[in-house]
Amino acid sequence: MATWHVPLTAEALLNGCRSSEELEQIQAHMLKTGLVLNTFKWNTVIRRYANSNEPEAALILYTQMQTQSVPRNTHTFPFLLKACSNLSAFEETRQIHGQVIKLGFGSQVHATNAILHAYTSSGGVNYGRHLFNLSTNLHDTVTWNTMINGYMKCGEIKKATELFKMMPTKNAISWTVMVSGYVQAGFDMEALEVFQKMQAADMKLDSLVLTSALSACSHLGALDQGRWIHEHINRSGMKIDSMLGCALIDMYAKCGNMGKALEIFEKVGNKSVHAWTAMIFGCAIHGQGREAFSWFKKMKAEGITPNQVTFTAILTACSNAGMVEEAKSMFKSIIKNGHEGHTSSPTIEHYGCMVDVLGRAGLLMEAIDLIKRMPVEPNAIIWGSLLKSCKIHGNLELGKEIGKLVIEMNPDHGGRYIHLANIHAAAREWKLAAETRRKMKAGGVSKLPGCSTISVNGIVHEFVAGDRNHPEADAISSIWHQIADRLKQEGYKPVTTGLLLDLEDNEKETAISQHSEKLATAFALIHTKPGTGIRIFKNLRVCEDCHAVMKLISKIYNREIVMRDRTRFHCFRDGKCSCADYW
DNA sequence: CTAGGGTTAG
Repeated sequence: MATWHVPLTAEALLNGCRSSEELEQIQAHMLKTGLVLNTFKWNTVIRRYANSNEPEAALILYTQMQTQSVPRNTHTFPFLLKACSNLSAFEETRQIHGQVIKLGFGSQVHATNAILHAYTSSGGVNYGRHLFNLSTNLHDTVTWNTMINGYMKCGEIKKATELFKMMPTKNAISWTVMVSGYVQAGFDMEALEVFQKMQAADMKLDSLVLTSALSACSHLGALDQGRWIHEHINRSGMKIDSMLGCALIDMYAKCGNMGKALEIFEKVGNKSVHAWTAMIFGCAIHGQGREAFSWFKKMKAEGITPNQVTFTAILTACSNAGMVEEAKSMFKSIIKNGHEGHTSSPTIEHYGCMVDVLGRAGLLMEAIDLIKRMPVEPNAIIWGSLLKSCKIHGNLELGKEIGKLVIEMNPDHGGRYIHLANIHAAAREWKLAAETRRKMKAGGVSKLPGCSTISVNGIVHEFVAGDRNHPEADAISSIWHQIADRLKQEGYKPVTTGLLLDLEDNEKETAISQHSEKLATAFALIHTKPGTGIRIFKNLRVCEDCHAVMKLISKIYNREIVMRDRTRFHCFRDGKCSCADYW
């Protein structure tokens, strides 16, 4: 320790090392030959590793630094804590926190913020909050942002919102944390509200916050908002990089404008696998199976490696287009290539997609067989998909069994009870159907009400199933009677299989003629010019009866109706649907 | 030197 020899060889050795084994060898070598680095050099090498794909090495280096009694300074810890954050290393964070205090750096705001970040990203958000409460005199904007983001990332949305309101000075990052946090938690409306307030607060919008806001628009089908963002991007001369491009492609695809999605896709340079996947998924939800495969081929030809999500997208495309054979061979190729390190072996999502493909094609036994052969436990989503297939293909016995199982697995999910009740009803087992509904109520579980939105002259109108409180409820009701008459002239009979006979009074109100998409369509027929297209967004899947009605309306009233339901687009034209009844 | 972004089966 007497001489501060700075041996370039030692530093060069450390910088060039590729694995933690090599690192330990180098450390041993340094000890043996007495090579010493000064604090500055140590910090540099630790930083290099903290940001590399092997952050463990930073922690190993720190241990060596301690054993060699190299003095540590304020710059040592942020790098180390960065490594802890990247590794989600909670125990190490606690130890380093202790040392920071012992060495007297605990009152520095940078150190505090780095520890806070490490805690919140390693599952120790409550330790983080404790530190946050203890250090109120140090708080700067970064401290607040880190704490709020930490809450958001672990799903504590309420606490994040609370702190955001209390926060004295907000910068653009504070707002971005809220927008992206809400989007990741599935609160897309809230995300757009915060995004609006951010603009009202005169904050500059950069590509990071716009990416998140676009994602919210995708989920909500908010085309107008999404378009506004796109215009804002063009107006401000912002460069559309691969990330922002991906968000735009996804927004246009999920809002029904594949042409525009393609236009952006072609303009974006340096396309990431995400951008390609967004495009493939866009084809999938539009039922364009062939196109999905064609993009997949082009992507591979450009040397882009598909990831797990890409395969999910392509299998979804198969599912929506009824391409059973293609799905099977794609699934085989996932298994085969998994062993070559090309991609990983099938995930539970891939199995889920395959079960959906087989089930919807009516191959229920084959689907069950696949579930039995799965290397991981099937989840409620997989059984739920099969349950719906049983309902579609009239296998009521199997449906009843699976229905019971799914409710056990997922007792808080209202939709599961409804499915089982409907299957009982289809089997004319009225008592069992009613009992299922009673169980649901007794458990305090409620069904998500069906809700459709439609944009007329730039104003979004919302319709809830059975809702009579709409200002134009009477007009809608009377036009619906006219529509129903014309439908019947065309031979329409309401599809009531699965409708319960012993409905309670208030539930009768929500019977099929009151489904939200029918209300929205009636409203559109009143308020739009003949021949104009109708675009409807529904939060649940369209029911069989509404699907049949939409087809007829498109023919009788000569309207193109584009409807996005929970999982895909239906384009009704001239009595037919783009989904070819494959739902 | 510490804080923020995109694609995911029903």
